[in-house]
Amino acid sequence: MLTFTEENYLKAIFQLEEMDISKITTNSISEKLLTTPATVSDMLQKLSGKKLVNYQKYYGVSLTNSGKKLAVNVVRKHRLWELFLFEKLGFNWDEVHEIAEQLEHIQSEALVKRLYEFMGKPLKDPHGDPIPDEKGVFPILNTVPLSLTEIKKNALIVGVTDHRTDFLKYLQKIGLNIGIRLKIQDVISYDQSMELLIEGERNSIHISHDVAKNVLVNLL
Amino acid sequence: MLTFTEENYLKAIFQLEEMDISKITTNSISEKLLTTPATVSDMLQKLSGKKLVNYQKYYGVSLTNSGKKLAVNVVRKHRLWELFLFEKLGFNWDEVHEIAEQLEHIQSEALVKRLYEFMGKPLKDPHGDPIPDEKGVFPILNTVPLSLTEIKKNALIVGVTDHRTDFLKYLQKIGLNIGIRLKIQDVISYDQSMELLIEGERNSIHISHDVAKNVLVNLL
DNA sequence: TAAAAAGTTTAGATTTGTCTAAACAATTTT
DNA sequence: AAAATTGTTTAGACAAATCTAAACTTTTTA
Repeated sequence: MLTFTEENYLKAIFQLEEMDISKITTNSISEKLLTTPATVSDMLQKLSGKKLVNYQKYYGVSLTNSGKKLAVNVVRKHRLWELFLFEKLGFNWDEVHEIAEQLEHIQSEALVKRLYEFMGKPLKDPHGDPIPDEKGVFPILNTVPLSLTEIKKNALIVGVTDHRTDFLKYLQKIGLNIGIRLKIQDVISYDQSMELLIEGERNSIHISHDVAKNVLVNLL
Repeated sequence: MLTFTEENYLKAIFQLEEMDISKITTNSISEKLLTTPATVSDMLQKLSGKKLVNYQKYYGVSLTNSGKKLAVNVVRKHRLWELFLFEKLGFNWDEVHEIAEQLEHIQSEALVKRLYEFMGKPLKDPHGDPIPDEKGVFPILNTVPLSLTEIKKNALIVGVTDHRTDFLKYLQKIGLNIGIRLKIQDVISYDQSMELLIEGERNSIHISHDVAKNVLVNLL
């Protein structure tokens, strides 16, 4: 049985691994978890002792198979709870993350199983992130960053890759919610910013490349 | 902000106070929380320092107003979650307690508010225990222990005062679930055991006084 | 390639919650 | 009311998670 903190470290390492970073460093983990590098060093040695991570002093860290299994389970619970909060309790897009950070640590196989069924074995959470199944397999959602779409194409917003409240609030403000259909009207070659026309709207909106990179769409 | 452990101490003291025990002792708390008297002594001094309990060395403990408010909130969350697990996720009567022990510590005013509304502002949990409202006020449910009912009367089972799995499993086995109507056919004066006829059944069942004391009914 | 900078680990503390063993206080028994 | 028992507290220790400061390693720069 792991402590909350250990689970959080495994999750953080998993998420850093997911971002295709060549080397996961002590510093990057400490930044993510808002702690000091010294604390991370200690913890990595502890997790290494439990065979949950492969760790070589000064040379970064990676999850072992059993570490990954545990990390995926935490991610699964997090996303399931986020969806529950959003869909059943009516929370906003940007409010669910913080509460799910607590709920993800509740220990009960039976609870996760029943919650998964209660939510109808869902494929993705309110941010469009895939929810793994009982076996830890992630569904494949054919998503593309909005920044990689071409002019004149139509797209459906299905998710984001930045989950921070500020960003989500901004998207909401300019009308880029999940489920919205839009047409790419123009891509400014100078700064790769984009002109978008939201379906049913008169006026197009303008977003920076940074924003476009963090919005996921399905091409229509 | 309290730790899980501090919340558990406040809840335990609240529950002991509810049982009309004249003096709440270090030992009684240590038994309830499966810890040692020494640990309880330490914690009582800490809680006393935070003005959550009134504590006199060697002379027992009681909750202050602010301690009581916090304890009631934990109880409220526990019972709300139990009801959610039972009613929405389909857990059994006897499975919900353990999971709710974890869920009761999730910190989010907004979550409790929405859960309360999602469950339809309920008055009682799956064991028939009253759920306090937002202000901490407990609804009055006119319940009586089955042991105090008289021969020939009809009663509706609405709750229990012993929440242990063994007891709940036994009740289930003999058919005494919440919602069941029954008639008291006889009370054996020798040991105060009871003969009950469950509505719709042919044969009466026999229960001990100890069991009858822990079953709550409404008289019909 | 040597010096400087950046990154990481170790050492030594601190807090929280727990324990056992010893000391102490209150209650019960004889 | 003195002795025995029961109940409670204190003292000292430990594990977990954290910190700061110092030491050490690796990488970058000049």
